[in-house]
Amino acid sequence: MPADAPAADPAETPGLNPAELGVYFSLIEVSSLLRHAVEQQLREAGGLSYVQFQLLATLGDSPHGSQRMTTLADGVVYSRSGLTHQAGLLEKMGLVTRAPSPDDERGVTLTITARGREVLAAVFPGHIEVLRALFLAPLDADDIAALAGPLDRVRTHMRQIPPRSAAPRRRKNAD
Amino acid sequence: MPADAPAADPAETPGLNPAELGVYFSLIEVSSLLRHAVEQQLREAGGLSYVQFQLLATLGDSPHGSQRMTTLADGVVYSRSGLTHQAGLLEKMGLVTRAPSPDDERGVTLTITARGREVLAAVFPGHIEVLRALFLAPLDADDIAALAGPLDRVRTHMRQIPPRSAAPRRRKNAD
DNA sequence: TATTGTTATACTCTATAACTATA
DNA sequence: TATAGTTATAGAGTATAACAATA
Repeated sequence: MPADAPAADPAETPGLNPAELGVYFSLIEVSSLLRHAVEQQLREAGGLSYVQFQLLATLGDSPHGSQRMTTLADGVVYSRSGLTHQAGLLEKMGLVTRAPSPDDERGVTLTITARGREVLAAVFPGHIEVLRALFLAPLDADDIAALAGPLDRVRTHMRQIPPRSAAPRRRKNAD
Repeated sequence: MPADAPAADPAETPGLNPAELGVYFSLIEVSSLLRHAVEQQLREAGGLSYVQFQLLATLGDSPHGSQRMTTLADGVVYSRSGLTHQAGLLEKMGLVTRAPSPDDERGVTLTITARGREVLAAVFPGHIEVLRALFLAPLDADDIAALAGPLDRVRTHMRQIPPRSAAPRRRKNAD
């Protein structure tokens, strides 16, 4: 058990003003509840977890329905092994195929199957229903517009910071 | 494997306009990355999971540092058994005590300990740092204000809909 | 030597169902 | 009978480290 960190020094960390705190808590609560509801819908409608849905959706929106593992790991999943696991599950379900990448023999390219697209299509309407009912219902066009700018700015900002598949790797002969 | 839902009928589900979709995706990505980063910080700084932090923080903000289990289950955790589990962990860490509720002998009241407050205090500055660096950095006061209204509206809306600890209960002699 | 992906393994969170005790 | 919480159990997601293969 850590907790050996220095105690909080109020002067050292400015703290957040009420507005910032409020936005943070709202964001967490909203996204958490939304995610929970969506996960339930995805599970019932298509037997998909959220990550699996994200993977399928990403593939579905990609040029040939394909993406390299690392690309997917960076965008959707946290760890490589986690992605391997999920890719295996999706493959077993017949929603995805795995093949060596054409240009790089080391690489593996994931491709969504016709069945995968079917499941995606079967799941999507309900997905949107949940979004509407839970998230969009109390918002008008102006609200959406008001959210879009800042959220997008944060997203862009976040993307610049962490190269997610970069750090975790460790060489064998670490000094 | 389900997936026996009817295929998507574009006419049946209007779909989302690009602005709505964009906001949704941004929200998911932002909250997901933010949560991931925060979880890591909490783990390193205080050996806490996010749920545990939420529980402690909720207790810390409560009248006597106390809350009933059900209240906590509704607000923070999804299932009762999940909360029992987390409460047990926090108790084992010495961050929380469990005692029968004064007014209702069936109830259990969770109370944060001095040690719990210490951990909370030890963890908080880093928590805020992460928030600043990842989430607040690219936002100015106007952005915060722009986010606050809509997000709060959604939160209020969501809270009205689901009584989280209500549905899951099932009687023994179901007909 | 560096990178890509897989394997083995383990840990945490969460959930369902059955159960006890109090209202 | 209904509600509060616990227990037992199981399943899913994620991560770390070691490994194989290609660049």
